[in-house]
Amino acid sequence: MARSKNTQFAVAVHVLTYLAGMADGGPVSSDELSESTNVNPVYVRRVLGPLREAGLVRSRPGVHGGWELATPAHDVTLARVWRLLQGADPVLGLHGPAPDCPVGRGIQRSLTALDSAVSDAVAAELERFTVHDVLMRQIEQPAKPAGG
Amino acid sequence: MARSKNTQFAVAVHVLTYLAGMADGGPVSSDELSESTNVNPVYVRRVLGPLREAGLVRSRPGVHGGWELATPAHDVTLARVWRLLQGADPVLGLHGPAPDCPVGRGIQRSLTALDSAVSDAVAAELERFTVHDVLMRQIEQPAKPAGG
DNA sequence: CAAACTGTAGTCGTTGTGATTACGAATCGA
DNA sequence: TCGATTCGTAATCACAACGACTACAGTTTG
Repeated sequence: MARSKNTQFAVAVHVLTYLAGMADGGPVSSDELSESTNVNPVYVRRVLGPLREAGLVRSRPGVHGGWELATPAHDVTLARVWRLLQGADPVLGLHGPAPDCPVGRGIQRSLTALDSAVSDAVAAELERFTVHDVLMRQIEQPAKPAGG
Repeated sequence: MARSKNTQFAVAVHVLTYLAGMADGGPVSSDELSESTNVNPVYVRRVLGPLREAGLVRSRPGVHGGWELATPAHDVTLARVWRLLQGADPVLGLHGPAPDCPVGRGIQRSLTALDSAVSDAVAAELERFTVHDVLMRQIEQPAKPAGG
């Protein structure tokens, strides 16, 4: 697939869910978060940066510092997190640069349009769930064979 | 950074569309295909391998050899191509391995289920189009802002 | 046999990803 | 004020994926 090894979205959702579970336990350090997610604390801070810019989380340095939610978990859709971290990248992988022959360019235009359509489909699916849903395990395996 | 890694799907769709456009012009060499797609001929052959196994294309070595469609273009959905080349890989990136804390494991289970749901959504979207649609430029930019 | 293809293994350079180290700035407690 | 804790961020490193490229064996046509 196009979207290969980037785990930022997964880490972000994991952390947000963890913070939602902690509720009012005060700020959580990136060190503690790194233990739950099994990734490096520096990486946690890097991933959380854009989420803080967007107002989803707060961070505070110092002795009793750390991270906490700045928005209720049921107000944070996964689509929002997705767009913040990976919305710019194409879901399908496009090839190219632009080929020489005009036929090839026409095909590439179609592929670009297709990528937009698929990206929207992904976003629409992620719009259905919030961090609160993840915390409550409300995401079920789809039983349908990808048709509908 | 702009484009994601794996371009096999894009190259495959490009080649299939090209072959569909050639209709009955006889086999097309991977060299000619590589010029339209702007990728290496060896890479073209490697990508086309699975499609041949699935009966979508035929290949013939020798002087007037090359590649041609083995299935009508309007019978080949893009979802089928997708599944052949990249259906196994996750759309979202999962992180891991399994964390130590049980809370983290529960979150990861949710994320795995979420990935299935999103993968199905991608497949469903790609099911709507065929190689023939790409050839006819029937794929339009979606106007909706990704909301249902 | 020679030419034109495919099939496939193998190597190589580039790039993305995340771990890790390092250090400065901010905050709290004594 | 001093020291401990934590964030913010840059720099570097190892690893893996991707795709270009080379090379060569096998197959078909003339």
